[in-house]
Amino acid sequence: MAGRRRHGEELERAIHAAVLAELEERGYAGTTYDGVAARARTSKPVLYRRWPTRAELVLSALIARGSATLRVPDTGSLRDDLTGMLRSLGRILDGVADRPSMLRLLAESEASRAESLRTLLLARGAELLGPVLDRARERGELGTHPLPERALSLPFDLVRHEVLLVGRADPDVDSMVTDVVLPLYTALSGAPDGS
Amino acid sequence: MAGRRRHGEELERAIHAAVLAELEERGYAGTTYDGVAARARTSKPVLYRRWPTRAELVLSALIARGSATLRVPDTGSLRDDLTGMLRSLGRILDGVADRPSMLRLLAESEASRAESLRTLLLARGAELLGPVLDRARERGELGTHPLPERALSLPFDLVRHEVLLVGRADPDVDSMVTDVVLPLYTALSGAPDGS
DNA sequence: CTCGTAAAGATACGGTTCGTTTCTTAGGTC
DNA sequence: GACCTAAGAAACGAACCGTATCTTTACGAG
Repeated sequence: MAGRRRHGEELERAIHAAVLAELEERGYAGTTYDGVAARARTSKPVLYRRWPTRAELVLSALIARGSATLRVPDTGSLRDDLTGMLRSLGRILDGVADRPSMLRLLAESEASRAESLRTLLLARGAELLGPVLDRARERGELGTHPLPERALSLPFDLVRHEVLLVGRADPDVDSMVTDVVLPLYTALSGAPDGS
Repeated sequence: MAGRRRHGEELERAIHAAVLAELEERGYAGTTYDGVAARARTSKPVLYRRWPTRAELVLSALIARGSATLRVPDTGSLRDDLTGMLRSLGRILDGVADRPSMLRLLAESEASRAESLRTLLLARGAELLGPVLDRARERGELGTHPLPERALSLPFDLVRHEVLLVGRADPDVDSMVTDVVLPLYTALSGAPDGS
């Protein structure tokens, strides 16, 4: 019936847009091949040729949309920098998709997609911590001992845990920073100020 | 055809057993009302009358089985006590069900079932930490300052994050204890030994 | 023991989603 | 202009869903 027929980039962009729209409206559970095909005005075989499972289809669309970048503030205080970063992460995690969708996507994603998922969950946030800590050291807020990997990823792990597992869309970042991260970093780095 | 007809307790035990068996064999995604009804030798209406959703049905069976109790060791060393508890938690989390099933159950569970889920995920593990810390204080491994709630739940949160979100069935408990929990507890409690 | 009733259990239904197959036809390539 | 890959349409059998209908069993009140 309809005349022209889309290919390559153009087609995939339309499909991705349809997936995101369905995801928004119906959630992961309600996002079906039939529904996506209809909305993108294409057909199921076109989808199946590219993405063998719903998880891959949805993941592909989410990745294509591009992950938001973590805000790395420079407030002049380690506490405020950390608080800012973690709040930013919380908003990002909450913004990718609703929690049930995220959990189910995680449940159905193959291990081979680990890297894509890590991108999605901002697991690399810890890498952005370096400059923040360097500035804190220059200000004398921290000592000079290097922090172990586990300590660096800790604040981000806590936010992920709180948003995705506990289900708190607005995690209590203050208690994380005050009760855990700051005391730990101070102790581990060989704090200049004992108290 | 068959003569006798089960009721109440007896019937529900049979259903729960069937759910657990299906869950074991096919995972959450493959556990259907049809399948459970067939295996329990009953019918779908019997299931739907009791549990309106798959999540409630499965959760009910898991809760009924009873959650394993966390091992609280007394080794004479805070490090070893913590390590033992966390390894125990890791095994329990890994043993409730496979990761995809756990995540999907979480995804589909209503907020109203939060308490049951907390039981399932051993969120109350932090409460068992009290005696362990008391003993450590008596031995002089920790100072006398009380630890904030966030710090108490921290080790358990880390294990849950690692097992369920990162997907490591055997989490790296050593680095958690060495790089995070011990230094933090020492610092927060007003460590008697500075180093 | 009798009878009323609540629940078990069997069956069948219409509907949706799944994943695949078949076939036609448009569009990019040489 | 001919070729060939892939888009798109349509239809399929199967599985699962959630519900409705109807019969039959077990329990309990009297």
